[in-house]
Formats: sequence, C-alpha cells, structure tokens
Amino acid sequence: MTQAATAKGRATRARIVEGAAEVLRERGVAFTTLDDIRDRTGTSKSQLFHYFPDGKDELLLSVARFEADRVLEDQQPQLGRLDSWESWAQWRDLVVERYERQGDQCPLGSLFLQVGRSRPGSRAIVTELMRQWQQQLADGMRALQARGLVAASLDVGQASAALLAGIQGGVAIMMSTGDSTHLKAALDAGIAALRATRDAPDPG
Amino acid sequence: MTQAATAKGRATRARIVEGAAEVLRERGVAFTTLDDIRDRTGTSKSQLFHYFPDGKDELLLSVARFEADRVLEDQQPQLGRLDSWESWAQWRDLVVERYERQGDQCPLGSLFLQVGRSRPGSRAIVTELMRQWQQQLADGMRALQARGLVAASLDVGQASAALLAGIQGGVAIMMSTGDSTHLKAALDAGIAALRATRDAPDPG
DNA sequence: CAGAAAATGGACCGGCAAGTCCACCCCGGG
DNA sequence: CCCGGGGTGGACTTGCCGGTCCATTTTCTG
Repeated sequence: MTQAATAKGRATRARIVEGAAEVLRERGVAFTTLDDIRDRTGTSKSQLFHYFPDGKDELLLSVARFEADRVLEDQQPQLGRLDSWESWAQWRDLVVERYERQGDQCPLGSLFLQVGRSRPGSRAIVTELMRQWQQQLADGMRALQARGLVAASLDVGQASAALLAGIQGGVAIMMSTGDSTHLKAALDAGIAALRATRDAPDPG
Repeated sequence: MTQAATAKGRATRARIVEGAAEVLRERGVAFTTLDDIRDRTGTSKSQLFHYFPDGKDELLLSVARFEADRVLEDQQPQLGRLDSWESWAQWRDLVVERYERQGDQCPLGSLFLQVGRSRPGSRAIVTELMRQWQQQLADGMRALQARGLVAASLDVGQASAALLAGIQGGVAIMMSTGDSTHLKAALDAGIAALRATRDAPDPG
C-alpha cells in the first residue's frame, strides 16, 4: 500500500517521510533506527510497516525521493530563469548559501549507500535528478546564447555536464572537509567558461 | 596496538587491511561484517581485535587510509608530471580509465559514511587527500605557465580547485548513474579552460 | 447507528553481528 | 629443554533493531 486510502492516512504517511528525512539528516542513515523515526514522528511500529510494507528500504527510498525533489525546489526560482548574467550570479550565490547552510549533511548521498546504489529504484532517482538539473542548466545556457551573450558554438551539453559535475564535487568536498572553497571555485569557473566564449582572453 | 611487534604480526595486519579493502569494495560497507573480513583474510575474530582494539571503526579507518593512498598512486606517474598538453591528455585518459574500471564502487566515499564524516580521523584523511591531489594539479598548471603554454595571469588555486571538484563530482555521478559522461566533460572542460587562457576564443 | 475498513498502539520475537574470553600454538632466547 | 610472549582459533555473550502480530480505536459509508 503505497497510497493511503484516507486523508488522515495520507497525512500520517507524509509526516513519516518528512520526520524521517529530518532524523536522517541529523543522525545520518547508518545511525538511524526505525525507533528513532517512530519517536520523531509520533507513530508506532505498525504504522511504519502499514505505510511502507517492504520495510526500512522502502521508507528510505521514499525519503530519497522527497529529498531529491527538495534539491531543485530549493534552487528555484533562480534555476528556472537563468537568462542573464545577473540571474546566474544570483543562482550561484543561492547554491552556495543552500549548501553551506546544510553543512555536512548529505541526505541523498548517504541514503543510496544504505539502500544500494544499484537497486533499480534508487538509481532511477539520482539519474532523474541529475537529468533535470543538467537540463535546467542547459536551458539557461541556451537562453544566454539566444541573447547573444554566449557564443552559439558553445557545446551546451558538455558545458552543462561539466558544471553539474563541478557542483556535485564541490558539495561532496565540502561535506568531507567543511570547506566551500571548491564549490565556489567550480561554480565560478563554470560561469567564467561561459563568459569566455565571448570575451577576449587575457592577451598576456 | 597499532603496530605489530613481529614481522609475522605486521604481515597479518597488512593482510587484514588489504583483504578488508577488497571485501568492502565488492559488497559495500553497509553490507560487510567482520565475519566476511575474517573469512576473506583467513583470520579469526581475536586477530581482528588484536590488531584493531577499537573494533570495526578502527579497522575501517585503516582501510580508508589504505584506499586514500591508492587513489593518487593509481594516477602516477602521469599526475606527477603534468608539464605538457600531452601529459595532461594522458592523465585525463588514465583517470577516466581508472574510474570506469572501478565501476560503481566508491570505497572511500562509503567508508566515511559509516565511520562518520566528522570524526576527527576520517575528516583528516579526506582533507589530506584532497590537499595533495589539488597540489599536484596546481603544480602541473604552474609547469604549463613556466613553459608559456598557459597565461601567467591564471589563478592556479581557483582553477585547480574547480578541476578537482569536477573530478569528484564526475566520479560521484558515475557511481550513481553508471555513466562517465560527466567525468569526461569535467576533465575536458577543466583542461580546455587552461588552453583558453592562451588561445583566441571562437569569434562567432 | 451499525458494520466494515482503515488507522493505531505497542508487546514481542528472532536473527545477526560486534565484541569478549580463554585455551592453545608457535617460535626464539636463555 | 623449557618458558614467555606474541600470535591464533573459535565458541560464546549480548544488545540492538528490523520485522511480526493482534487487540483496539477511529473514521468512512450506507
């Protein structure tokens, strides 16, 4: 039963997912038990298994979906409207701010470790998130091209892939070291690469 | 007792670390037990605790150190001699090849999940690995500068940080999606950015 | 206001895996 | 030869935690 039948049921299910997401962010997947989630969400063991019959894995997968959705939502509306240098700059700051606030928690990354990267469900979630994210970056780059701010010859697919990789890596490094230098460098380098398609390079 | 007293002891300890690293890569941290490691290494429970008195965490940390060392070793000698476009290209291929061969295993990443990113020991390992890696990239960029292949005005610190982030992210994405496109894009973009400091941009 | 279906509470079970313990082995030195 | 200590084997303990079960309450429907 993935969908609850009544409004109350749906509310409870949502409460479980959101509460579980909180606990997981705080404690980390490896150290979170169903009892922790039960406590936080004010539910009982039977409810957990009522709404997630396949047990912990199913619940974790639902949390992963929930977190994946948040990732892109948290970057809106900037990410959806990257049609000027100003909006790119704003988005860049937003990303840095979001992840610095998040600190060393990587709900999504850790979630898949536990469930298993290769499991059909989990891989689909990341793949889809990456696809959408890159898509929006690519849209932004094409918007710049349309306005003549970026050379039409730019390989948008490659540039957006590289920028996305830089973000992921920057975040990953920040998780481990607590330092956001790399994230900022990756964002700035990615945007600078766009600019460089029009500007003259340093002639030195 | 972190160091064994006799040669035999030291050999056993090394066998444990290497064997554990193998098992962890195959099964993943979350699904590996001390008994798995015991089987693989042909040792007994008491030996595990004899050489790693603090238990599983201490062992995992040792494996993390072991794996961290491998990361840079596997990129040698190319990584240590990035003084021409050819050597950069060779290194780029080496990185792609190494991680494609590794597939969806990320021994290091997962290890820290289990031990806890923030634990003093584990954070130090990643930080040091990142520092050395970036250092070697930066050295390579300066070598290009010295030969006049890259503009002296290039901010090596920022460029190396961005490239490192791109690699990390590219690898991370490949782990989750099985696709090395992003890794290649990040590497190529990073190197192209170096070239672009000298070449004229596409005038389109 | 039934009666069914959904939702909830929480005691209980069972297995697994980390960690303990002690007996034994092996080898080098005196 | 024996003795001491590092090295080894593996049975055993222990606690945790995912998962089960059933009794009870609440909510929908006619």
